[in-house]
Amino acid sequence: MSKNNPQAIRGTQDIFGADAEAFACVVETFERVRKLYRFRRVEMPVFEKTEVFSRAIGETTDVVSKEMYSFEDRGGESLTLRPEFTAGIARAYLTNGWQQHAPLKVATHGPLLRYERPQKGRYRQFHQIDAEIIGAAEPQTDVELLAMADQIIRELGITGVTLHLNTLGDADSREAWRAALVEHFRAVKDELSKESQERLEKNPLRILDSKDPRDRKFVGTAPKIDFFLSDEAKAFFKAVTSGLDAAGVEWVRAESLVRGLDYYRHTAFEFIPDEGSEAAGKLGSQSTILGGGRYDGLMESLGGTPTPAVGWAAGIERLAMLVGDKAEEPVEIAVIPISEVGNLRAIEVAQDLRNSRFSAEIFARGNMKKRLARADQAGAMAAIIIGEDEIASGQLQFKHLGTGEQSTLTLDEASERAWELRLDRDVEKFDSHMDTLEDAVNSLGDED
RNA sequence: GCGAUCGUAGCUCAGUUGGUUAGAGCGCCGGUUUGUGGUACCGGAGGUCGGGGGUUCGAGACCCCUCGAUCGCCCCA
Repeated sequence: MSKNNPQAIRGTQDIFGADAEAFACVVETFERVRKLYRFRRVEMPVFEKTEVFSRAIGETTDVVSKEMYSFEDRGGESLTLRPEFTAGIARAYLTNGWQQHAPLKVATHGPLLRYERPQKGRYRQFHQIDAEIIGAAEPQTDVELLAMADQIIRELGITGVTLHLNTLGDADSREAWRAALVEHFRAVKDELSKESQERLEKNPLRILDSKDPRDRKFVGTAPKIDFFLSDEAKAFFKAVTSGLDAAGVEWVRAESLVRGLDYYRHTAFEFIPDEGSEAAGKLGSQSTILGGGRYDGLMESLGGTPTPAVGWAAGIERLAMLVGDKAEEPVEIAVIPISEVGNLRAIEVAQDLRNSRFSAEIFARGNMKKRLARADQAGAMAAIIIGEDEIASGQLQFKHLGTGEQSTLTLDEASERAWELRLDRDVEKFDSHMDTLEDAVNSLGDED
């Protein structure tokens, strides 16, 4: 922190310890669940030609107009560090002829970069998990995609978060609605907030979720999208909502949810913490945890043939803030050489244990007291102690750190004891898990 | 990009209206019969008080600039 130590770039983070465990937990859960829904893994470049993003996302959006990390490479070409996944995946779909795999379900995760003012839950380099279904126009596609999002959030143990759902209709519906909104707000332009007066030109849909009371006054009476929806668009939305009900995904209608990027059509959604919930408190002023929608127009704006698609992305950091502390796994077996003479034997024993799939660590710093204390602190089930006597006899001291009981064993016997201890521990874990489940069920009964 | 608050040992913080060698807890290292743990006790290392400049006889405390974090706006994951 002091002196001449180099500082990290603003808005970047060095994630470590419990935070890193929570981060990994999110990624692991995502990887596990995405396989249940049979999304295929893809790896994408972290940068693209600038036009990939500017054409896909829209020149006038904040992301493109002021948040991109763009630079010229040595060949004079304008490149941009990815601010999102969707545009790059769409580009890959076109350049690699992935039409042959349509409907294509893909998933990925990794870092994104946006030049923004950092805050809690908001960074210049942040990380997302991302899922897309390309080449499928059916509303069931949206349902499956959302069901997966819902399951990931549930399996992470996150509560107090609800799916907010809206439809923007097809291109014509959206245009007609937009025109009506502009007309509605232009009539009262002078009474709107300064921001919304600007939005009127750039992004009128955004006025709908303004928090300014001056704007809110006119939002209630603003024209509703439902009035402009074509019959097809209505039927599409109805199919999505009834599909979500069938899948058991809870949702609420959010008529003013519009999403910032130009490419959205039909379904638009965000998972948002309920007001006043614990989750909302943990996120600071950030609200959206996961967001996305249908982007049927995107492929065309990149020069491809019209291709329907839906997708979402979720902030790993934001999800990690909600999963609670994840402790690092304790070590199973501590290997303790008593003095330098035990060092080599300790290495042999530790390797043998690791080859048998036990986590093992050698504790060889400080005196005997410190070594055992450290082993204990690391959560070891048992310590294997190796001194001169043991090297002479070819046996080991095996100390159970729970009971303190210690015995002289061969390596094979020690390994066998380790298996028993692991089994005991797992059974115990299972029991306590069952107890908490039972308590939860009982308290549910009390409430009703 | 705009507005506000904050920045003291690895971590969490205390430092009276500016006054002498900047403190605590935890952590770390060593020790309390040199082959044995989670407790207790003793000792030690570690800070030019985010950085730079200024006011003053004197600044961690006051002023300016800068960097960073946090909060609100904008926007978003």
